Amino acid sequence: MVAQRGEGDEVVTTATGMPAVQGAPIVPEQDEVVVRERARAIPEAAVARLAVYLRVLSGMVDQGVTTISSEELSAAAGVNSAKLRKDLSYVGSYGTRGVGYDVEVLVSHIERILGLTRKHSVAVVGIGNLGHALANYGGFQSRGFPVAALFDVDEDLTGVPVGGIPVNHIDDITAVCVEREVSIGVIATPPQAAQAVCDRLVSAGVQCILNFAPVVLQVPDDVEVRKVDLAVEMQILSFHVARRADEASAEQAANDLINGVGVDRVVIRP
Amino acid sequence: MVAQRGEGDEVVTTATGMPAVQGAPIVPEQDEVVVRERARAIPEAAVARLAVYLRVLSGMVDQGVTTISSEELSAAAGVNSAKLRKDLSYVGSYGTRGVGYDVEVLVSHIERILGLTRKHSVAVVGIGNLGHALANYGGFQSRGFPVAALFDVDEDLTGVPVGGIPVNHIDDITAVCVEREVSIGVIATPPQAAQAVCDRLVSAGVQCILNFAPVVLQVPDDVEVRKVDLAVEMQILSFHVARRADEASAEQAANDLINGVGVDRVVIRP
DNA sequence: TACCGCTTGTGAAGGCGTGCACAAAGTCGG
DNA sequence: CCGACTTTGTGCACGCCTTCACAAGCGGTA
Repeated sequence: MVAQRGEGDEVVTTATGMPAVQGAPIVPEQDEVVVRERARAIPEAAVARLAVYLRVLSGMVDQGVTTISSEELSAAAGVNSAKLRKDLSYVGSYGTRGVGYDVEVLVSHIERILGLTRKHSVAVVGIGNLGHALANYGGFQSRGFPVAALFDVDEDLTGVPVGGIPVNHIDDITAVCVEREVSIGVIATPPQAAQAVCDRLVSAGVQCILNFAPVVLQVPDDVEVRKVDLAVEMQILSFHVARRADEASAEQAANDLINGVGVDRVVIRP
Repeated sequence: MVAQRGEGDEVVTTATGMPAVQGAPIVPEQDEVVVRERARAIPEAAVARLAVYLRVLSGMVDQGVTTISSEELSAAAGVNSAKLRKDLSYVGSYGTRGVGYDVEVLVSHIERILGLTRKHSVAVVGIGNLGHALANYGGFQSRGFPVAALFDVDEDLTGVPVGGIPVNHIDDITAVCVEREVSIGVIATPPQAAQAVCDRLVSAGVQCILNFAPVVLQVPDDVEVRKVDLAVEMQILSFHVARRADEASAEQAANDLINGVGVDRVVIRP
């Protein structure tokens, strides 16, 4: 059973240093079987990039490319080639030195690591502007995340099909999510409702949540939340606009200064 | 002029070590005026959190809270209190020891750092499902990012108002963006069109871009791009689902092992 | 005014991720 | 079969970010 999980696992006993499978007849109470997860060892940042590589590689497959070097792939993904190779090394060593990577092999291994070999049904809660857009968004289906259920509080919406799927009332969330094996919940409600919706998703057994509402959700440790806050993104951009403007005006001011006092050159240091 | 920019700046000459404002009649060719940006020193990660703090603080203002401690604010923002204080220290020291922070003072200083004292007009390109949702999304307006222009290639859409703003044809992008002083461009087009749209935005003088299209945009160094890729978010969640499932099955397998060979306890190490 | 308790602000340490640089390993041409 | 060339995989060092821990500072109280 354990062997099936692949060569990345270790099963060791901390006290005896002896493999558990050779377990002695009597094992002390304080002994532990430590199972180290290869998957756990992949940095979050690398996981995000793997998803990007996968997208680029899919495009390559469509173009009939069969082999690609780390240099080419990293350029297409907009990252450093060393970083790319390190990221791929988390997945395993599936490249050929002197040649590069077999595109299809790489695709299948990344898909395996990202868990894309399983089906991940998605439920969207909150069928407002954003919910509508998400329900109609083809990108989910096409990349293996079928939208299996839609929910809203508004009873007028109940039964109305959006993007081909009828909207359910939010009170049915537990039953429907369990029945349709929803593994990812998307919260696209107003902020006031988000925490309550989140709680209901969690009690329906959903362990992964993508939150578009601008609130910090409180969840148990075993639930994973990712947040997309458009206003925060805008404000980060705003910060950069301001920084640029500051730099420009500082440079301008400094140049004025030059003209006044005879300094030759202005350098804005990072 | 330089002094106006605040106490975070330094103006020094590297060769003479003498302040530039006291510049000697003759200044050597290799002298440099070095202007260090306080803004530049704020880590990107901290900027993102500042935006979150700002949102929480705005809620506090609405509730009539006038003072808040780092402990309370950090809890509400879902971060470590030490991290919060360090983040706020980048903004400046505006707290009172033994008391906490004055909410309104903090709000205004964070707004200043994030550049929210200026108006940032937004243009949305690509009025499909997502573009519609973005145009109608009230969160932009309410947080100081008025949507000033909409664009699409589809001539049937031209002139049709969406969210109260008429759609322009994409060929007019430069003229309209310049006229309405657009500082942030949002790309919500299909992936094939994204790079071309991006190039046109850049040549229209837009220096900040929020990209929803699943492609890596190539831009000049002086343009800031932030990316929101829903499929990538889903795949990251998928990875966590898979990891959980692996852990569960590993634990199960290990427990089976226990029953077989008499190990007492199984620990899954991070 | 002097003390006490509370909270900020920050020096320092530790951890994590990035990028460099190179050995290992494979292909290709002769 | 061999040597030259190409590209992977990774050890290592550096730098950024996070976290801890505590001194400094302020308000309240007697």
